[in-house]
This record gives sequence, C-alpha cells and structure tokens, in this order.
Amino acid sequence: MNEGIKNKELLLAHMSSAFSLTDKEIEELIALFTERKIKRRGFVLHQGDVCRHFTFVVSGCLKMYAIDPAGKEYNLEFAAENEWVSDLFSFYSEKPTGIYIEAIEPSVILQITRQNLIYLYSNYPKFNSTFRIIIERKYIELQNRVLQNISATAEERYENFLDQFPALASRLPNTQIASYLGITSEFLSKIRKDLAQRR
Amino acid sequence: MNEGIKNKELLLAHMSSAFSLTDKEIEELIALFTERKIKRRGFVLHQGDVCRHFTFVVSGCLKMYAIDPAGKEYNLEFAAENEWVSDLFSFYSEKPTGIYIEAIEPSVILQITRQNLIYLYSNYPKFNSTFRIIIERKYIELQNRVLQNISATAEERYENFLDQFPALASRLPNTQIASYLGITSEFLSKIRKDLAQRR
DNA sequence: CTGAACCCTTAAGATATCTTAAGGGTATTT
DNA sequence: AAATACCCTTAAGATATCTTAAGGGTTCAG
Repeated sequence: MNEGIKNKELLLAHMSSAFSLTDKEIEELIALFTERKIKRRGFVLHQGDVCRHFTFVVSGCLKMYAIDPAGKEYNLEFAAENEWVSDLFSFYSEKPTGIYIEAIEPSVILQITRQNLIYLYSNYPKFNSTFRIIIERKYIELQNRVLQNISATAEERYENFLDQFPALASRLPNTQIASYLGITSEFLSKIRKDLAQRR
Repeated sequence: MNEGIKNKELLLAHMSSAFSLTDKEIEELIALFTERKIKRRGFVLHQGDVCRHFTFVVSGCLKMYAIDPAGKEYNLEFAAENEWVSDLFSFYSEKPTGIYIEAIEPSVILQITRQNLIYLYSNYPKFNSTFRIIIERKYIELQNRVLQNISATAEERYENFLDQFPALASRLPNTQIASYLGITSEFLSKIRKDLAQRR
C-alpha cells in the first residue's frame, strides 16, 4: 500500500467512527480528497484569498489566526491529527478571508473543495449528517471557550487548556498558547511561575 | 387561520429561505414542531435537566447563560425572533445540562424533540443540510465572538455589539449586555459615559 | 397604588493584565 | 559552526477592569 492511501485510511477511520460507510462511499471519499504536505510555516490559507477547501489534518499541526492592524496574531484554533479546519465563512460565501491557516509543524493534510463537498452532500446524503456532526462538535467546543473567556481568569483559562488539550500543551510554544488564551506571553510566564510555586 | 398556524408560518419562511420545501416536508415540519408560550422569567431549559428540544423563537427574546459558583450569570447567547437556541451538548448526549435558557420577554417558541429531529433527518435528507447550515452560521458568529474576546478591549467589543445587534442593544438592559460581553455592568456604564463624551 | 425588585450611574480603591526592556537559552537556517 | 531568529523569564511601571458602596430612577407584582 502506498503512503497516499495510508494517509487516507486515517480519514476513513475518522469518518466511519460516527457512521459506517459503504464501499461506494469510501471510494468517493478517497477520490475526492487531495493530499498535501505542508512545510513548517507554510500557509494552507492566506488572508485575502478565498478559502476553497475543507481540511483534515493527518499529521502535524496547524494554527488558524487573525492579525490586527498593529501586526499582533490571535490564535483562533489549533488543528492537529484527526481534526478539521476551515474558514467556513469564506468557504461558503466564496469571499476573501481575513484569516490565516499556517503549519506550526511539518504537516500532511487531506482537502476537499467546496464543489466536491456539495457533490458529496447531494449524492450521498449520509455525509450531510457526518459533516453536521463535525460542525456541531466544534460548535460545542467553541461555546465552552466563549464561556471561559467571559467568566474565567487567565490562570483558570490556562489550567483549563492544560486539562482539555494536554497533548497540545506539551507540543506548542507558550507564545502560541498565550495568543490562543488572549493574554501576552509575558503574563502567561508569570502565571506559570505562580502555579509552579503554589505546588 | 388560527394563531398556531400563523406562528408556524414564520418557521416555514425561515426554513425555506435556504431551500425550497415540498408540501410533504412542510406538513411534517408543522406536525413535528410544538408551540409554547413562555412568560417573562420563565425557563425553557434549567440547569440539571436534559435539553430535549431544539427551539425556534417566533417572538420575544430568550437568553442562554451559565452561573458560576459565586452565583454570577454569564450570557452565552441571546435568541430573538427567527433565531435558534439549544444546548447542543446536552441535546445530543442526553446528559444533564449545566446551563439555563430563560425568557427575557414574554415569548412564543416552536420546539422539536431530538427523536423527531432525527426522524426528519432520516426521512427528509434535505433537513440535514438545513440544520447543518443553521449550525454553520452560528459557528461563524461564535468564532467572530471568540476573536473579539481575545483581541479587542471591552469598549471595542461593546461598539461591535451595537453594530452587530442594534435591535438587541435597544431592547436589552445593559446588565444583560455586560454579562454577554464579559464585563461588569458598572464598567459598561463607564464605557458608555466615555463614548458619549467623546462624541 | 405601593412596596419590592431591578436598573443605571458614579466614584474610590483594589486587582488583573499589558507594555517595555533586558538577558540568556534553544532551535533553525545559512 | 556561526548567525539569526525564536522562545522563555523577570521586573517595573502603566492601564484596564473589578469590587464595593451608595443614591436615585423605573418597572413589576401584589
């Protein structure tokens, strides 16, 4: 088996964890997703472009972020193995995006275009549920994050991040985590010191 | 035409704005949604219960919020006419919810149970897309909110709220808006004063 | 109609978080 | 292997936001 097919097996395993797939559905999935390798610091999506793909991460890690007029980055989302990422607004509206998706580590991704996704939706109704569930899960996660943002201190949000994403926490530089939490990296450093001293 | 049917027309108009519906689909929608009237301060969902319905607001306004151990409320979402609200986590997992949905104004809502929604999904595949799109739109909105929360000052977030939800802004008490923005109502008061003086 | 509950504002002092600056460590690129 | 870019930490002073307290206006329920 070549490596391309092997990478797609992770996608198939992921998709069939919610619904079992027929042979025909599997065949279509394999045909419609395109594999790409992204170097560290390579862009999957760049501000000003239209987001033309829904992306599944096979290996590595991506970050999705916005940049403010002063040039500061704000991390909206990390996507590591088995996770989906896309700027849904640009993807469906076909308007230029305001955000970036960039590889933090060398990564392998699988992508489907909007047209092919719509083709899947109309010809294999099951995929409507599959992608509805994918979005619903991401929605629940985002809602928890909003609740944290409006109710918890920076220290609480950091501890929650460690609990919720232990693997990411050990993989990512603290600067990236601080940007995700909405604090400066200097302040995260102080939080870490305080936590360490208290234990 | 009786009032119950009239209320459901708003739902039908809403649903068919994305996809046109067949007579049969319309008939099912009308049959599967139940109408309820909620008094001001009445609960649509209470912490500890399982969220058994997906709710569409016909008139009035609901708020969805969490309460922390100290008793403070944090508004996750407002839902006025033509909007959907539900605790998706509890709705799909059938686990007890940690949150509240409460009427801020006397409201009329239409609700569908999880079982009936699943029935709709399996028998009328179109509704998979409809609800997928509903969630996608809410996802995009939440993502913008997270970006605001991690990148903007309280004053910027307030001005953005006024821009994005002018109707809500004039309808809701400032205490509720402050809770949504993640600030105290005293601080919102100061922000409003500063903005007024600057203009 | 009236008391109770809620809402808005103001202000003073406390706390959380940011900014700037600097130094040393580590990883990446040349 | 050197040079560069990145990363982490510390600390001092600045700013944003919270807490508490108080007073007056408005709405709601009895």
